[in-house]
Amino acid sequence: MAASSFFTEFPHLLTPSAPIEAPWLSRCATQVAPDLLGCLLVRQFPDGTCLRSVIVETEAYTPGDPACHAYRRRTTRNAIMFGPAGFTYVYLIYGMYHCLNVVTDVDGAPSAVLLRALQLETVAAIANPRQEKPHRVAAGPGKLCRALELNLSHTAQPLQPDRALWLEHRPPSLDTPLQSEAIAITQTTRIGLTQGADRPWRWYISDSPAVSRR
DNA sequence: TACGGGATCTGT
DNA sequence: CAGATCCCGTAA
Repeated sequence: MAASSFFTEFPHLLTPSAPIEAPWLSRCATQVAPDLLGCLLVRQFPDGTCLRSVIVETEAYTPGDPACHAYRRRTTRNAIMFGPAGFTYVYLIYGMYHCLNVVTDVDGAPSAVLLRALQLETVAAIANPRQEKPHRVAAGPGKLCRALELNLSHTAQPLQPDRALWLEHRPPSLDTPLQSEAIAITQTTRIGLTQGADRPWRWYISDSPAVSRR
């Protein structure tokens, strides 16, 4: 299967790939965010079933970034961002949606990557009451957490295999130089911000139908 | 203790 | 384009 069709078509039959470890995430969020495109997010539900998905849209939030929740100071909510990489940062937005971040960079550098959209391997395993098109079910940070049933109990959790959430590297079939060239990435400014809106720190897989917005 | 803003989504 | 809905940071 060509790399391009992998992202434009429904990614059935995703197979396990090598887990992403903390050191790989211990880089600047603006480096990690585009690197996470094409990687897999695995959700293990309380009953033990796993749902795999392809990360297709991300945003970076860094130290010194006025849009970053850790911009002002360390608080109870953002404390996890100040620690080492490899943990989740989940927060409640507008009283009804949650957003999932991956903590990045070294200990003491508060930063994270917001996961904005996923292409799920299958929607048969999750509730889809609105009968949405499968590739739109996780198209947006709030919808993503709704689909994966993530809430505040999932913040500050380590991203490790056999936990509630973990990351895996791009499938080997996509990791060769030739095929990676087929993964066109678009870089734009971030969505919905009142501060720091000028920084071009949003990335998405250009031809993915699961991207939240163009 | 009180107040109000917010990295969203949906239907009109 | 307005409304839903609530945690938490900030000020008092």
